Amino acid sequence: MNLKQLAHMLALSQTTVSRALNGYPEVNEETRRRVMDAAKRHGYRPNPSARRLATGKTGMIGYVLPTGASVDIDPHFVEFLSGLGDYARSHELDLVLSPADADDQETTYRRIVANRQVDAVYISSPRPADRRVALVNTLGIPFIVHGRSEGFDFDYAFTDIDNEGAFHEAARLLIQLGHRRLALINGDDRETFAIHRERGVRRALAASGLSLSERHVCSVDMTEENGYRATRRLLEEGDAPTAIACSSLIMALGVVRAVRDLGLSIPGDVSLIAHDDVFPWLRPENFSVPLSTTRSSIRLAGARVAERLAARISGLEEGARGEVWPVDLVVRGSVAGAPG
Amino acid sequence: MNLKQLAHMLALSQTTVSRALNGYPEVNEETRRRVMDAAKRHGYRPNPSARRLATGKTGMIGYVLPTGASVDIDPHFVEFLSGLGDYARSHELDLVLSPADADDQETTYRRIVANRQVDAVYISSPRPADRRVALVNTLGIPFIVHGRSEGFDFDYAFTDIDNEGAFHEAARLLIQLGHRRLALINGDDRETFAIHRERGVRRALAASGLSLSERHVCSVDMTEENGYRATRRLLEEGDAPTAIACSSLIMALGVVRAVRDLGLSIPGDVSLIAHDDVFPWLRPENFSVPLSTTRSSIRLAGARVAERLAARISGLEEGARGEVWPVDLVVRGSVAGAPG
DNA sequence: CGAAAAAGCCAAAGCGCTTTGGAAGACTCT
DNA sequence: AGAGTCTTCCAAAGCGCTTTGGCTTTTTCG
Repeated sequence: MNLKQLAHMLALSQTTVSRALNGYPEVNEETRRRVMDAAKRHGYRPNPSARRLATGKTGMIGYVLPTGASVDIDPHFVEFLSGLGDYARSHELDLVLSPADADDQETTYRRIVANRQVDAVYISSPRPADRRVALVNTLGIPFIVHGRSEGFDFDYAFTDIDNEGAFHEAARLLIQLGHRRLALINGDDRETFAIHRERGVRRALAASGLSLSERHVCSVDMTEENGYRATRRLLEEGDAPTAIACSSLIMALGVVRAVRDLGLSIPGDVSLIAHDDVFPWLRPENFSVPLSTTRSSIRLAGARVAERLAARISGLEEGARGEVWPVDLVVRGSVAGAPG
Repeated sequence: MNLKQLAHMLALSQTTVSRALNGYPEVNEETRRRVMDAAKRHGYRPNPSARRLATGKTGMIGYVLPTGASVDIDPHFVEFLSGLGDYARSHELDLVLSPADADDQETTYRRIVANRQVDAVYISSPRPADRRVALVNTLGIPFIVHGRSEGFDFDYAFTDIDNEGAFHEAARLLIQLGHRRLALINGDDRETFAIHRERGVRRALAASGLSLSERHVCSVDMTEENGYRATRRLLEEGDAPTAIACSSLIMALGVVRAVRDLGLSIPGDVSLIAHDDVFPWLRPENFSVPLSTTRSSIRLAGARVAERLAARISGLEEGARGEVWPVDLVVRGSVAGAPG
């Protein structure tokens, strides 16, 4: 059942039927009702391929997926996707993942924009002065950044959490508990979120006349193993920290294992706070010692990004508004006063 | 730059240019070269929207993503996606995720097929007599099942691993080590993979005249917490098992924590073997006691599924061939002879 | 009441590609 | 040389929708 048939069946022109269906004003209300009815009754659905050829609109949002034999997709991605998908579903939006060589994403961005394959895109895990953001901005396709980039001569729309504030609060708590030597086990510090977290910790320390030793901050891919290694190194050196802030729950698994392997205890010898993106399959309250966390649901962020993308596509949202979500500090058993 | 302009520029018809570009035989080789040259030089790329309207081909593969507030996307998904994306990239295939109400995926499948939104789809985590498989089969779109369904009156194409064989081998090893009471902490046993794994364990036990007590098998969502709970329950009851087979590394985290909480040790009191899908961020050799595993890279499976989908789209693969990959049994420190 | 404005509808021209059904010229064969 | 066969190209008809421009008919209003 296509438009032509439907129009013929109603003894109307395609024009009128099309307009009736798409809510244009120049059609009699009664006619519109007749058309709507018939469309529903016959299960008419406009062919999206035809529509997109005519309008350029696709009803899809895009994401360029960096791939490669040595490129790992972050497990956070799936949780973000849950939220995004949950919202997108209610708006009949599909998500198209365009795999790209991790070292050359530009080609793919250009392709999906030139081909009008999607109505909008989002960008995640941005770095300062991220080239993707600059590119997409000049290409002129609607977009939202999940996270923040910095150092452009233009503004853009983003949804981010207050990473700096979160880690500032976490560090402040530890300092209040008497800790003087903090360590930070961070994610990839070429990414903005990691930079902001480090900044938060440093600011809290500075406020108390303390500082973050270079040896006490490390930046690694957020795997269990790297959490373990970093912790071993930190705790086996002289001048070991008495408290650790950690950028992910997965790394925290490694931290806990390392502490235990060294015959130390949490929070007796070391206090620990980790960032929790809220995975259903790994929860801080279920660690052997319940973990204190800075908590922010990445799933909600996914839903919000989808919502904003949808708003931008339909013209309801404009401008370069950035939004920053506060982060909860949830105190559990893994923090205590500094030893000694 | 569109076809019309290019044709005009070459003083040829659109027909000829189109055919030259698409490798049809009825065009002079020299003409073809001229066309190819000009196309390359002017960076001509056929408009995909137009092409798909004309041909119905989209260059995309589809996946219906079950969503909902209480629906969690499995973290395995992201690793599968890595492999899929890695292959798809090399073939300029995009992946479109169509979010669907988890309780009504049929509508979405029908939509994407009726609208010709994708050239092929894949289905994951199938159950016996999975309705999605039956549906997609009748809808007539090319598809591959990742995993296996059962109980149809038709054959279909799938790529699966030998779950039964893997858990059979694992159980056999434990039995050889003198264990008599095995437990299985399984995933959702409405899914085929879980059924097969249980079958494997039972078969191994039966071969030695043993059996799997109903109290020693449980089926849960594969979270850390559920692994912990199941293990507590198993070990605190009388007649506790001396060996556990576990369907995921994430649950194994909980198993290890529970064993420790109970003051027991691995492998002294309990032997443990888990299935490892090979995540980059959580590796069995890094468990406090290195974990024995049945190992199969879900990432490779993703790449293989993409490869087969591509082959089906281009007509290189036909028929209902199913393939079953063997699974490695990797023995590490978490297994030992039965206590006593 | 008659002119101007508004409402309601339609035919046809795109959107940019593929594919059908020829047609013209080159080539073979008797 | 004429009939038949290839080879090589083209005009035009889709694919199914939106949108432009225009044409009637109805309504408004001095």
